[in-house]
Amino acid sequence: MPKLQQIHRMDNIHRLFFKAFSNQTRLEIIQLLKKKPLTVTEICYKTGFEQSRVSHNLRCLEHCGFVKITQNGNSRVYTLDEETIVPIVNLFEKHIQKYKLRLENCWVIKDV
Amino acid sequence: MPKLQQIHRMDNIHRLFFKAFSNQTRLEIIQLLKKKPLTVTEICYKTGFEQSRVSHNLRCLEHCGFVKITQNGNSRVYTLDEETIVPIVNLFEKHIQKYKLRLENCWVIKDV
DNA sequence: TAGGCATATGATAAAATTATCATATAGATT
DNA sequence: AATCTATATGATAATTTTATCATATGCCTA
Repeated sequence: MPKLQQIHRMDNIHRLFFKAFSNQTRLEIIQLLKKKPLTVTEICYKTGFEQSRVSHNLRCLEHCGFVKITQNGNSRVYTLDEETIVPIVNLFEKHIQKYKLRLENCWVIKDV
Repeated sequence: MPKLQQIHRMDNIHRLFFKAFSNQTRLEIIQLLKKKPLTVTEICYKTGFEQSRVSHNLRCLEHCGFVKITQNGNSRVYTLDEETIVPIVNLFEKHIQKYKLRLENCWVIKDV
């Protein structure tokens, strides 16, 4: 018998995809890749983040389908899947403009 | 070298809004409120979550502008801001359908 | 095939998030 | 006012997430 799973239109999987966006490292990487594809080394240089930190987080982004990898010599070029990411981010824009100030009182914030 | 801070169209504020979605308690509450407005007690009953857990998380959702409160007697009715939330979630749908399986190999997942 | 880059991976320490417990506040009812 | 019900809040424990360190793997060129 297969594991019964309730069908929610919006289930836990959603949470995991949102989580991919909710972390500073990954979000900065996404920002950079919005401009153009980059190798791991380039991302490290531009962000100042350590290499393994970048690699670990890229792996997550790849599993989530947010980035695609192509090999180029001995380096790997990461490309953003713009088709899905950009619209999601843009949708947030509108909401954010409106509520950004109230966010200051939200307990999930520690650093703004 | 001075730490130059670039102006990004997509900054840390985004991360915080995404974070509001990336937690199970809040996501379940959002799911419920998609159907109809509810009081804290009703949310507790339907989810099985403890009252203070629900209240704390509702506060976060309120600061983020995801829900609105109206007083009714001595209880408070929480209503989802459908105009912003529903489109965001729907946008995720499409992406999720496509990549859900790959997510199983992602290290941010502990529970699926 | 040896050595040098580039990237990936695993284990664990460090940090951040979340739930819980105890208690406080607010409105309603007697 | 006393008390009941509903909700909120603060402090802290528990859990989860994240970064770091050490090391491994893979591709290239001499």
